[in-house]
Amino acid sequence: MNIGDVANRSGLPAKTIRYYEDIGLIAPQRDLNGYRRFRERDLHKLNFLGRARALGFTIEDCRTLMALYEDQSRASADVKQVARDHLVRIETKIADLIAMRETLTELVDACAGDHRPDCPILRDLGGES
Amino acid sequence: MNIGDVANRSGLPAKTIRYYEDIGLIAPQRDLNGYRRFRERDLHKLNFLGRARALGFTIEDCRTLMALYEDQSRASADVKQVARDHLVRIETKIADLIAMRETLTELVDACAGDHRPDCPILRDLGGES
DNA sequence: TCTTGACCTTCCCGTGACTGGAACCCCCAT
DNA sequence: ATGGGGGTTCCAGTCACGGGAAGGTCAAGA
Repeated sequence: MNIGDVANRSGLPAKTIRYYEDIGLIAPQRDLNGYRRFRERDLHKLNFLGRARALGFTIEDCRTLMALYEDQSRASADVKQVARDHLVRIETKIADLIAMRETLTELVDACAGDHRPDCPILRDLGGES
Repeated sequence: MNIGDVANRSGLPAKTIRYYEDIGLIAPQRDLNGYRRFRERDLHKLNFLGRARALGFTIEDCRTLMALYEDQSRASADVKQVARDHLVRIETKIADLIAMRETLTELVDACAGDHRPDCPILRDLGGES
């Protein structure tokens, strides 16, 4: 398979796949013409990476998870720890965003949104609330 | 006021304040020795920026909002539109993160997290679910 | 056989919103 | 004179790619 084929089959852009090779996440072979040659195992790894990234894991998390994936003697506790740490980060982000949403919703609701200049949103940002 | 003073009073790092000057969000005067000299008006702007950033507005949004803030003949509708657009972005992010959280929570809950190698998290990422 | 067009390669720059650090200047107190 | 705590500029790095240039390769059609 060439890079276009794995791009299609994995859903990842070719650019991303080259980048993953650059940073050592995958190591496809090369044809005589210099083209990358991907095998099923490479595709499998790319799918793994795509799913992990879709769950929001960082690239470094992915590196760790892939190493654990390939390590037959891993302890599931190690995997769980990585996932749980990530979950904490996500929950923090959600909380932050929900706080923003609340404030913003209040401000938007309080704003007339007409042709007049008076605006609670700007009043709040300006510290005149 | 020197940069350290406004940094203290606004809560923004000096680096950030210099950056805001770089990109044209503020324009403090200069003393003869080259030091930035901030006035109350600059501090006010920095507080505005700090609050807007804390609500997740992008720098470009901040630029727009500051312009509207300074424009006495603005229409509150313009401000409201910026805020509403931002609210939509936030809600999209929240939805994405909640979806991630759900999947991750399921996986974490399903993982024994002991010394054994068997792990539903890795099974899922590997596409063997 | 030649050409076209799709594919592949590397390389470099840009993104957003800063942060870290180097190298240097300025001012006040001792 | 010196030391320390300000300030200044400029450059590089962050994260995870994406855009685009310049050029090599391959299969199909005229």
